[in-house]
Amino acid sequence: MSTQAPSDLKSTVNLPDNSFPQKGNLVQAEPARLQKWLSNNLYQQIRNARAGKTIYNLHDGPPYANGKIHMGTALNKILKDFVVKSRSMMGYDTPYIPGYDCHGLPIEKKVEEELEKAKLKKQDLSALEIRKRCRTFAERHIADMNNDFSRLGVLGEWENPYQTMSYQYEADTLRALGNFIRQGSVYRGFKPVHWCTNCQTALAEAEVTRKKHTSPSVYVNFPLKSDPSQIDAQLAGKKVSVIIWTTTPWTLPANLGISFSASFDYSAVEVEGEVYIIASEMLKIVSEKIGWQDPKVIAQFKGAKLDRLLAQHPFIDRESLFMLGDHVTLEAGTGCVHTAPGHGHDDYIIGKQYGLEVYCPVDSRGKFKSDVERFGEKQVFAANKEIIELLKELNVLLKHEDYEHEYPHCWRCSKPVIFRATPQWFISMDKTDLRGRALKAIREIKWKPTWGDERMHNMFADRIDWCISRQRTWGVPIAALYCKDCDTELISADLIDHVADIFEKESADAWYARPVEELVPAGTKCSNCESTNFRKEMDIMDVWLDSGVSWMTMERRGYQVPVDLYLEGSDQYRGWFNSSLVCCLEMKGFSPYKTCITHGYVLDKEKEKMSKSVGNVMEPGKIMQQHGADILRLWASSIDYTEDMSISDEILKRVSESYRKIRNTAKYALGNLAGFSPATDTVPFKDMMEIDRWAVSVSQELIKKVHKAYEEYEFHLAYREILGFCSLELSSLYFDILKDRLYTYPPRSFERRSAQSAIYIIIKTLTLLSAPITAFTADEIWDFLPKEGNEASSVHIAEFPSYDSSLVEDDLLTRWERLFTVRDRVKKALEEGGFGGGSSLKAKVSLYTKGEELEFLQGYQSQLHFIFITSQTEVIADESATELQVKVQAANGQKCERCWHFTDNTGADPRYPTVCSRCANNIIAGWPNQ
RNA sequence: GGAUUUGUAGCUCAGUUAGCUAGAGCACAUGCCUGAUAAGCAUGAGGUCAGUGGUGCAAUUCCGCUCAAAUCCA
Repeated sequence: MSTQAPSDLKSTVNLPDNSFPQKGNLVQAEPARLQKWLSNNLYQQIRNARAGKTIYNLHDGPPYANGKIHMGTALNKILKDFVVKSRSMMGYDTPYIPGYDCHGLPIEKKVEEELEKAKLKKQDLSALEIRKRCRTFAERHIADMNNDFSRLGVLGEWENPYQTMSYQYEADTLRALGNFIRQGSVYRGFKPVHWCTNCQTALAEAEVTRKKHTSPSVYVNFPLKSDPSQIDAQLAGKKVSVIIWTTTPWTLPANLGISFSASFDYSAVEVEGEVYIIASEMLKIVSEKIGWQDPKVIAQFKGAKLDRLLAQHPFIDRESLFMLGDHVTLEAGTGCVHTAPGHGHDDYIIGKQYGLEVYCPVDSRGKFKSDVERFGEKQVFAANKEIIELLKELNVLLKHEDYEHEYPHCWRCSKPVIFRATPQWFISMDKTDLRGRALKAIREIKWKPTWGDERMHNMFADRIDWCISRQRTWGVPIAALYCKDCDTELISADLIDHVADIFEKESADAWYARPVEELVPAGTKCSNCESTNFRKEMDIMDVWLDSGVSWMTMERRGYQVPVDLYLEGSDQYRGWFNSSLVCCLEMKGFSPYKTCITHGYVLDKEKEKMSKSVGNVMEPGKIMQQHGADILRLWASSIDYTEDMSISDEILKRVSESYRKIRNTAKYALGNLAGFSPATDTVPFKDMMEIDRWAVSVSQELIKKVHKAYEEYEFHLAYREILGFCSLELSSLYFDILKDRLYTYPPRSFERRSAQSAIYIIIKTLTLLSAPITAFTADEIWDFLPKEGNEASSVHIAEFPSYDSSLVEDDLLTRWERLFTVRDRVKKALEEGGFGGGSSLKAKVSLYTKGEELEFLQGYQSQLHFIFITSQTEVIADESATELQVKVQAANGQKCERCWHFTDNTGADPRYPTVCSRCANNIIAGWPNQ
């Protein structure tokens, strides 16, 4: 601001002056700023600035490296960045090493699709070639995703993320398996999987398509072997049997049990001298099917009564165990479910619970094994017919008909698949008491939201053993061997450590590239026959084991485990939180994370999930192009992420409006700091004018609240406080009241410097507090802030201001709270009197009151008209007033052309005939040459 | 079908141990200002607290059921 003689009155008014752009223009401005951050390596600068400080370690859960980022992954990364940036500004050293999950079926499938497009067949390529293509695919996507994440303003080691396919990571994943073996929790077992008898391979769920298929539907009698009087006295001495229903008669030779529901009602019905057990609710339908004339219910009981009784297998010398399970439904059948643990998922699970063998008499070609009575070497689908014949002969077949239903088929050869138990590697939940230890560890982890504790606890309580085998190519191989001579398996920690060392140098490709002799330590012999001829296990490990050991990379990089925080979507209770806990418990004996935060899902406007077919998908990339990262970040901060959250165009519009409010507040503050140099012009707090001290005091309260919000990861509370402060305390109160003083007092006057000193503290506070959220904008504001001399080059290197009690006057806060209540009353009266809003300077306000209130208001007599933004305000004693009376009338005198107040002294100074005395004095004081 | 959740104004959120007329910001309407200007100020109108039953003197709050939505599992 010049001290030259003003050419006109207007130039003596100190209007806001700063080049900070009103429009954010984020879409263009953010990439430029990001470029600056990256080329200056801002992340490293921040780390350097915090060197030696306590480390706060958020360990990144690796997103799958197979495509564009979506709202969920964007939200996740932004929330993590809020944590990292806010903890950093609290003074912690906050490393952030992003990671990528690289192995697994989705990538392998994409690669197969690419092969198909190129008219190549998977069978024509070696595993090595497939793996090479998978690796390239993952690399390509990691590069893209790195850019996408980085564009969101997330700072971290993007040039060096951890990858589950890096050589060392692959080696460590295998070593982790070695550790499980060393502890004794790994075993080889059987589990039913989808199996294509034509392709002779296991199929993943994603490789199965469901199509119409006609199967034989049969109702079969299983004679009760246990004493029927155990069920009900009425049944004593009767010939009782249980009716099961199945559409896969070929699984009957593998029947080991029958499942019931504990809570359903079952009936024993007598038909022509024989008694049958069936779910009561199914009685009518089944009677009609079978053609019973006059079924007589002779007993009724809950399914629970049948627990652990026995039936006789109709054509094999074997018992069939009665079990109780939740998988039993009344949608079809009899409520008595034929259970073959080797041929069905539910069957397998309940069989495990009841300790049944996973019996699978079917080989990889879909033929019964040769030792199966009557049906040896028969193809299972062909055997259906013979089995039905046999049942008929034995008089246990009650009904047989064709049944059309959806049945799984191989996606490749289109043939119907079967469920067949095959050998798999498992990690036992109980051999090393992983379950018990997990349940205990869960109680010690801090969960947000708090119900995570219970959810996780329940999951572990009934979790079955972890099947870690996958019959696929793209992953870390399970480095086990089989004796070529006697087929005995060999798996040992020593063998695995040996192979892992090779992986570390050559990647897990070595398993495929090298002959078995080069992978086996010298002198390895079969434990059974001492043979030295081996073949390799070709199963790979479940990718959850890959990511479950990601905390090892933190150790590799020199950080402590357990880390402070894992933060992922709520689907990860079953996923990463789960596998990480299991792996770390087994290897280190504790949870890898101290605190676990989950966020909900990003849904559409109606809180329904986004899907391409519905067309309600919001993509972060598009939002970047339309609004910019800070809008998305502000959105992420505005919502309570612990629940599912909505995003829509309307919501983004609202967020953009909030953004503009914050930005305009900053622009106003910066504009009014023109000519202010904090180092030389600052008025000490104690000397500031009272309302300035009030504003600074309130800003300290803000610090306290926002600090707490960040501390507790409640970002939406920080957002609310910041936005509310901008709207209420600043825009409509303080800044509005301040205009007169800032604009009309001399540039270097105490009055103006007092206000500027307060504004400087406030805007700096606000900028720092909002930096974790609006990362780009806060840094931009930082650039425009007047410098004291020793500022950090970026707001993200700076630390939060701490609550400073020497900048707070409690009693003053109370007094001004009261003044603003009066102000509300006055504003209402002004509105009613026709002086609302921007016309309040045309008014004069009279306040009538008595007693203590009179005294209080009289104490502020000289300031009241500034607080109310009126030209005049008088406080009048009125003993009859029961409460404060506000009267409004037109202001006295003439309008001052400069400050727009109406005064009796406008024109009093002949040098300035259109100006009030106050302004005349201010012009003379501010521009002495005049 | 099971585990874990959610439902307060058009939008995003508060609402403490059950206790005054259920609050805030934004949006909206109306008016003002034109010295924060694709800004600013003021006033106002918006709610069957998803529905329903119960326990309390008293329920948005506690309990049951129903409806709708989400995640994981089956």
